[in-house]
Amino acid sequence: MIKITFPDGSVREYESGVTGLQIAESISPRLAQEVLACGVNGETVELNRPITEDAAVKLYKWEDEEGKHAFWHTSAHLLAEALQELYPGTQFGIGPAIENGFYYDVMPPEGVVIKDSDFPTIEKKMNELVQRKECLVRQEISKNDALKFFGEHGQTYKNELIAELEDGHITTYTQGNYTDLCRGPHLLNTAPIKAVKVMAVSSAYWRGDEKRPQMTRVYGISFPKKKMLDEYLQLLEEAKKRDHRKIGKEMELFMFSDLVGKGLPMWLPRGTALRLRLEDFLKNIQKRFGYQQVITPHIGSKNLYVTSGHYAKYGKDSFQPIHTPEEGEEYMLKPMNCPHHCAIYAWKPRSYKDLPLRLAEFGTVYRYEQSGELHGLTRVRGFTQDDAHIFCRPDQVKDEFLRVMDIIMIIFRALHFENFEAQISLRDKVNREKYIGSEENWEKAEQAIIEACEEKGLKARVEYGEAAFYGPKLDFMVKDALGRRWQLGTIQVDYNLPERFKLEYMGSDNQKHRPVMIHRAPFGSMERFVAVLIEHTAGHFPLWLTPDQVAILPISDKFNDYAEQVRASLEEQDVRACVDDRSEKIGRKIRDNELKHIPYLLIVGEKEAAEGTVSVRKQGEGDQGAMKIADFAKKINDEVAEMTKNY
RNA sequence: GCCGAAAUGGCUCAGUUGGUAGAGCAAUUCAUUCGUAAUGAAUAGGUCGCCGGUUCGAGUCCGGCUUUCGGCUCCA
Repeated sequence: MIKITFPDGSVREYESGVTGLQIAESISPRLAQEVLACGVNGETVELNRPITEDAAVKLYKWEDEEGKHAFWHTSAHLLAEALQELYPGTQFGIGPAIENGFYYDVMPPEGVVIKDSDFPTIEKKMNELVQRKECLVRQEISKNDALKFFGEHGQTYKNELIAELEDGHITTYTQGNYTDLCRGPHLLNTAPIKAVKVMAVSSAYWRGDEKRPQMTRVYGISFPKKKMLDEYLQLLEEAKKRDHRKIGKEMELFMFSDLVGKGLPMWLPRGTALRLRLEDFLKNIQKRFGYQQVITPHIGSKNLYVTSGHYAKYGKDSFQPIHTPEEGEEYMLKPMNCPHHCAIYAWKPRSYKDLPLRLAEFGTVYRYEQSGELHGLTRVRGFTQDDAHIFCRPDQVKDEFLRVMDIIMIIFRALHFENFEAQISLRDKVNREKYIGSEENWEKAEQAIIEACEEKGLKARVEYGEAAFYGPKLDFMVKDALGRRWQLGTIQVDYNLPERFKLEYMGSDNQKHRPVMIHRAPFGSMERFVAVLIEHTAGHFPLWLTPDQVAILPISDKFNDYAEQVRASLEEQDVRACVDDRSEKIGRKIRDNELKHIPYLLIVGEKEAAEGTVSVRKQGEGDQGAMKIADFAKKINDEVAEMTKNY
């Protein structure tokens, strides 16, 4: 007999060789039906794997990440099986489960291109295969046998993977006629896969390497119930409605023009109003935190970037130098603000008493992003960073770091970004030649970040190899409507630029010392931040931020004058109001896309004009009755004051 | 940059196997002056992204380019 310990701490005894499925059956038939995989001492395995010694066991259902993972991973095999039947000769790469579903990278046979229009065929084939209720059979195989087997089937990509695996740890899974190299774990058979949908096809480099062949990546998602698929597709539809590109157009916040150039957003009046409000909000916070605002030019001499090291690193992938009539004179559009700020620091001798020196600037920068990377406002070629550089003594780094974290938290709280993730980006553990700066400084900087996070009790994921070339960083990521992660706030420690610019301060010991630089941008960029803000709020911005707080609707043209009076009166009291005076029925104006992003609607007609009132309707909450104009203005201002009192 | 897809009035989209472009909304005008999701009528608005080719004839078929979209790679 062996002892099985469950997550709740309870212990049961079973015969040695018991399987996860049998354990589930012993608990309840319902559980046996729903269980998908099982965790044995932290390792996820199939439900038919015999357990031969005492173990901690967790049974994973659909609700568990591990359960979903096994489900989708099995679905990936099912997809591969379908593709093999539909397109004989297909070579297979890898087919993992991902956050939402799974994909398989394949190399279809010569002349075959998998298109959107083939999705129904693939789905049909997958459903057909599910009907066979094929079991996934796990088999341990020697490296030689594996190479021979996959070689015989012309699976060169699989063989490349096998070549890197250690003999004795190679397993395959077979269902029907399809055998895949795979570590598992999987479902016992494909029968639970009740609904599948091929979502997209795209291409991906083999092993993520630009120089390797491009595979066809087929994305899919599957569910144990048909209804769950429908709900998921519904969710995607909803997410599309929140897309910042769509809402940005509807609300007239920003635009692009082919004539101006791709990736160069232009802020329309309403978008600008929103952005300025965000900038003011941050400026106020920064003032409290001891920042000083500076303004620097949009270009800088090429030498500035040669000095900073950016030219060597990014020169050929940037907007190219601007030439002047003067022979040999070259300027570059600034891709970041740091070198300019370094120049400000170096402008006069600094004492240790001056530090930390915190220079802030809403600096517009230009980066030549690869054309395929451009995406709405989240990835553009010209954007404005809410940048600041803190020059401080080495002993002040952690403290300053913590203060920046405070600012970021204030902002995220104010805008209700509760679902952010923090990521500490450190150097690659092995490959270190791409980083500049001394080992000792890197070590110090990495430690400072880790300690700061610990001190703040911030749970951060540590990613190796994600650091900037000049220093480690702490990034804050927020998800967009489709669950894609975008980096917003960032704090980066930099021992390198002060070195390159030979920045110094006079210490209390009357010796020259090198300051440390902290780059930070709580929003990241105004463009990306507004994009994510739009998707978070679906365009329903908080009252203090929204471009128009109030729309005034005269019930007929007769009351246009009164509506205008109301607008002027509200304006005087700092309420942002617009008049919508088109001579249509009021109901018509409140329909989709027209006024839905304006929090308050004021209806004015005969009664209101006579009494000097407005009839108030709050979106989503309905009618609030008539109010005197001044009372309404006060109500709005009170509401805004209440929202912003902490910042 | 790479793979794939798309591009039709201001917006959202139809447009069959090639035969000189349609709708709804928005706009303008007239009538209506209306109380919380659609008042009626009329008008105007398009070199069908751009360039080339095939054809008697191209929005439609072919090639190139531009931009956008979904991914990959990248992201100071």
